[in-house]
Amino acid sequence: MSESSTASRPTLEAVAARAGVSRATASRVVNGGDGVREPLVERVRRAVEELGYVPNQAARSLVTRRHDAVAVVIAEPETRVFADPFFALQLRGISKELTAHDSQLVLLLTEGRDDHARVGRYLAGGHVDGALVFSLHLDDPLPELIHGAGVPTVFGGRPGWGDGTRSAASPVYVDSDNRGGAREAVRHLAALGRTRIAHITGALDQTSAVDRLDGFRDVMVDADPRLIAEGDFTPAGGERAMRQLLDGCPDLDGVFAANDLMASGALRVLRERGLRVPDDVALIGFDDMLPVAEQTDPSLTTVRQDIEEMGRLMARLLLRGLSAGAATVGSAGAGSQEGLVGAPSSVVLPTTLVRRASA
Amino acid sequence: MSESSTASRPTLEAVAARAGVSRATASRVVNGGDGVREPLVERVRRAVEELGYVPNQAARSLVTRRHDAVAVVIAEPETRVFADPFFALQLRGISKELTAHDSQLVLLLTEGRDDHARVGRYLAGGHVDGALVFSLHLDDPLPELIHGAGVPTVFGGRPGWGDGTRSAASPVYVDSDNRGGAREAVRHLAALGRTRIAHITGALDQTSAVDRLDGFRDVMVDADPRLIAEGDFTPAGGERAMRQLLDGCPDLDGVFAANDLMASGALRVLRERGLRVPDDVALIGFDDMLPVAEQTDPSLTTVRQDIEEMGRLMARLLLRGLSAGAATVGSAGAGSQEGLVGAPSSVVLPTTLVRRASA
DNA sequence: GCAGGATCAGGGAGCGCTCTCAGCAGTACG
DNA sequence: CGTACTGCTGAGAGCGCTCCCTGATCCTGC
Repeated sequence: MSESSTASRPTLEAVAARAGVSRATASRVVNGGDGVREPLVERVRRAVEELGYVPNQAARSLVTRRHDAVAVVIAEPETRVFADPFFALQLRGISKELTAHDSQLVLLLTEGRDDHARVGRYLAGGHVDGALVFSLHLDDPLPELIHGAGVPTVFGGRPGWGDGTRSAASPVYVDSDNRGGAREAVRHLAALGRTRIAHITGALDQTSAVDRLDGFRDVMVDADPRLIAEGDFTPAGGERAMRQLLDGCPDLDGVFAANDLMASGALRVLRERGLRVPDDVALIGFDDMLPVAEQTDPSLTTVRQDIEEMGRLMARLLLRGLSAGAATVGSAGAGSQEGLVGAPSSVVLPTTLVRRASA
Repeated sequence: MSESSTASRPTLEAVAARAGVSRATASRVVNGGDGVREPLVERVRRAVEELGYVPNQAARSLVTRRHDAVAVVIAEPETRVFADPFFALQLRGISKELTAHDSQLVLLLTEGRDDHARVGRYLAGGHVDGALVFSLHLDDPLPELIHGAGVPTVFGGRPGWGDGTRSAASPVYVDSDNRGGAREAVRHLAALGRTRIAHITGALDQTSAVDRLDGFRDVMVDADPRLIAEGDFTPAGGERAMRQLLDGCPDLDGVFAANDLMASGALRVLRERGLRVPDDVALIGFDDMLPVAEQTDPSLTTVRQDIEEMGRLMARLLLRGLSAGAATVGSAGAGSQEGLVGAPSSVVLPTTLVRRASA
């Protein structure tokens, strides 16, 4: 029979009564206190304190049409994705930023196609002020749905459909400099004196994989096609690709894998074939996924991206867009994609090469 | 200027008008349609469809005092915790279950002590119907705060303060059978003919670590104290503990580490000292943390817990308690801890030994 | 010392929904 | 054929809050 149950939660009315002011004045104080004289502010503050008043968010939302909540949509077709700390870190960054702005984080995990409709409905339902979306695959229907829902959105990772390809205004996104990071990795291998450098790509329906491949090509301008093998971001895929590479080109002396997981698979194959790393073959991964990169033997040289910062930035961009939109469009017209007009556009974060033992 | 912005979202009123019924009837249909004759139900359904009506959750919550939302609180003092897929999987399980019951998942990540107060305030604010809490440390103030907030809660992992130690009713929680899993691991080592079996504990301010240690002791009833070394669930801690164990007892032939991360550290030390695994020393971990357990060389024999199922169960328990509470206490009195009276109590899930190469 | 302007408090409407309660069918029975 | 009863439907009252707008208060300038 806790006191905080229904019957006893104080309302603004109660606070006003106790402070001897009107509901309106109490409301002003609770929402910042502008335009209320100091002594009254003080009295209301004390009443709030004494009563343990907490505003009823539902009542507030009903009239303001703001929710102080942001949806985070993680489309997750593969279990693999979730098995790495990527999203956890990103969530952390997002959470920090939202918390600092008194917004809540509503997590929407999708499981297969049917779920997309559910998410679309939820977003369209106007339950949140905006959405942060991780769109992983080129053919993902999610962006379309979200655009249809008319919710201000920031994407994590460059959406597959590029900029302006569709009728929609170009999307706002936060991404790592995948291409630049890849370039740096390959250049590092070259600087080590390696000349026959191979690349194990990620799943090429994801922009990150495509961008890393592009980065590889930037440096290895006319690479032998046999030096490129398509992987899928999994360790098994890395093994497969490594075998294929070695079969096609046994004398390769450097490998850049599009993520650490594949690098670890590649490492096993290299060892299995009696090749020493980094002596015979230098190996570089991507992500700096700690439990993997640090635990391999030899430890993995890799390209680090600041994942938590990406999350934080996504949230910041969204919130900024939200308030900018509100200021521009006016309180009555907020909520549409136009809410992001005038807001800063996409951000690409730099990567850093982390040198360990494998290259 | 998307159509879904403020002005145009249809209200129940609009649906009712279009269907030629009253708001009340429309509401009944939207909420299940009991007690409304079929032709009217049909008409309302069509109107909803045509108008693309989505109920305004804020307005609904305002009167029902339900939110169809559950908070998930993850206290996370250490980065380590987040670096493993544990929470991700648990979240997935939770999400699935909540989705099936049309509830939303509000994620609350805490960062340091100050954040606890924030979480307490939020929970007490009555923004959610219940909470799922991961309380990791014995001295965590969170459970106290949550009890104070009077929100129905299910814990992930046995809370440190045991059952009934505090004045609170014994908490509802979902946990793995840490003790039983540990026993099975140690028995497996014994069955392999190992007699000098050591244990690397986890951070002993966490119940999972304590329980695993207890399981070890259950089998190794009078183990030499030198065969137990305290770790901290990190690879580095595993290395340290392994060194300590080997120094104190160079002829040990089996090691049970309280998690896979520490096992991987131990593995490195064993190799470094020229000991073969599993020939000289058999090694078992805990968690079956795939990116680690499968990638080590040799791959790790370990104790698997069904993490996703844990999450699902937590959510199920909470939701069941919520509806049970509502039925018992009546719609006016829900929301207090009593909401869980009569609900099923804690659940401990079985673990399974996964045999790989290390033991 | 008083009008005029600025500033600030309060009354009241209404956000969209649920739910109680009264009322009106339709049916069965006297 | 009238009455009682069951079963649906609709009118209306708020849930707690914000915000517009009116009215009161205070200060400034002449």
